[in-house]
Amino acid sequence: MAVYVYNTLTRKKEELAVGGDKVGIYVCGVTPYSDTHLGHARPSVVWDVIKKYLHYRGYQTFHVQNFTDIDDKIINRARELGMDPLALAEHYSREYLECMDSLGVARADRYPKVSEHMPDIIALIERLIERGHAYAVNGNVFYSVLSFPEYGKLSNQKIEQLQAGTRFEVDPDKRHPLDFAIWKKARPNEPAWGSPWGKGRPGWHIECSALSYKYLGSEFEFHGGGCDLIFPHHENEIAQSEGATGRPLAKYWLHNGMINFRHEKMSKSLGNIVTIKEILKTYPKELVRYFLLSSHYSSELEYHDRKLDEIGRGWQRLNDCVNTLANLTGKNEMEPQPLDGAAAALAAVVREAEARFTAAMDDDFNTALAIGVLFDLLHQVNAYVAGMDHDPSADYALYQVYRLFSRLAGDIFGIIKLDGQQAPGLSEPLLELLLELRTELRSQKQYELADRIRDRLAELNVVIEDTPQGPRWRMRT
RNA sequence: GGCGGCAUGGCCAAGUGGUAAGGCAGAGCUCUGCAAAAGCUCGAUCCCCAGUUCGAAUCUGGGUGCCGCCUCCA
Repeated sequence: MAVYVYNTLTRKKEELAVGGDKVGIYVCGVTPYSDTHLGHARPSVVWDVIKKYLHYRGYQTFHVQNFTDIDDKIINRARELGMDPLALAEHYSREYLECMDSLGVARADRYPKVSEHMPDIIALIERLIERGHAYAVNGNVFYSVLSFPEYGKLSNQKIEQLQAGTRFEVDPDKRHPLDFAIWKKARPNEPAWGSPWGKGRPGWHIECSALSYKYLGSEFEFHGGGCDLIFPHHENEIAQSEGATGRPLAKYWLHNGMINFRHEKMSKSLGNIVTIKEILKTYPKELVRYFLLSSHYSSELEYHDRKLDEIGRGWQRLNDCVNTLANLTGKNEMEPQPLDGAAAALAAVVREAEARFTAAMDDDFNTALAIGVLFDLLHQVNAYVAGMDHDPSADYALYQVYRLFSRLAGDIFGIIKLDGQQAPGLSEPLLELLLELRTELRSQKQYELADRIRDRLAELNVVIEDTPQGPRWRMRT
């Protein structure tokens, strides 16, 4: 089975074909001028999962994500704060990375910054001028959309139609109203760099063309970002990169849907953001990821204040199941063992679940369907555990389930806590001893004492459950 | 005005031609000293209209509503 992805460029699902030894991935990063919010977390978590899944499938990846650290918004914000724009950008770049770390997002291989790649950007602009795709006027350099016949191919628009929609007055220096600045002449009190056209700074779209080419070359596999970037940002990137090299920029364009809050796109300018720092004060990162993966990456996702509480119960069941498994089987490596009837059936269920999970993810990274598979597995495991009449510590089938959950829900999706098994200040043998004593007390109907042990352990986040097979414990997540 | 997307049970969400995954909430039951967890059982004909087809949530046409982009934005 191959991996299939929906390509915005062709508007079709296509089989993933990898050119080099690694899957090249370029995801448009953030403009670091304010706090990181849930809308920023979606592409990050989605691509984190895509990468981890590709690794699971045997691919290697090389992932680049830029920081647009020179931009009008940064300059304006820095002016308000009386700060140096680059210092402001540096601060929020760091904040962004901290947020991603705290969400369990693996770092990209490179996080290039615009301010550190001026020579690459200037070289690209020069090349575009040489090839007749750009022209300099009065210290500005504009990209000529008419020089690129395929302009509009990503967003499926024609230049004439776009022109009709132009809402703002056009710079008289432009040859065509849709031409866009790739180098902007410096204004007073702005960060500026020397260039063949005088002091200035890069336009918004040019850095992604320069940076993706520098670190990934041409025709790398994935180019990603929010669907709000399709036009003009990605359209312009294509015009720049393909205009300069004559080769395709990327093979597959993947766009994630927006997160809505109060029925509108969550964005700083609309003022309806929920920051990552804020949300992680109340909810664990695994639950945030569970939310982000609960629908397909390309769908819109509605957030509201009670959302994570509403979905928390199902998420909790996944965690409970894994924690129970961990305690039944131990977390250590277990040697393969022959399986009897029921255990053999469970082992078959495990294999089937993995196959279904893989099939779901192979089909355009359908995380929502894959989570459904995990719940089906959970269901069968719970039924098995409930009816279990032999020694669980030797149950290799349960161990297989635990391993599968750890890999799929833990390592790849990051939606369950795998490290929540340390009872603070309690060693496991001691805990077992307490449970033994409590069982003894219960058999003597000393319920007050038995309940006290349960209550006090609950204060330590150790949950005791009495089952027909004896008491079980797990850590509360 | 142009381009793109979406509309599935109370809520969330899979499903692109063959008869509606899964989760939450709700109801009943089982287990049980209590609690908790778990198990079992119960729910939709898929926005509307007209077509194509033996057969459509899935295809076509026409509506309606919502979202995104066309200005910075993940």
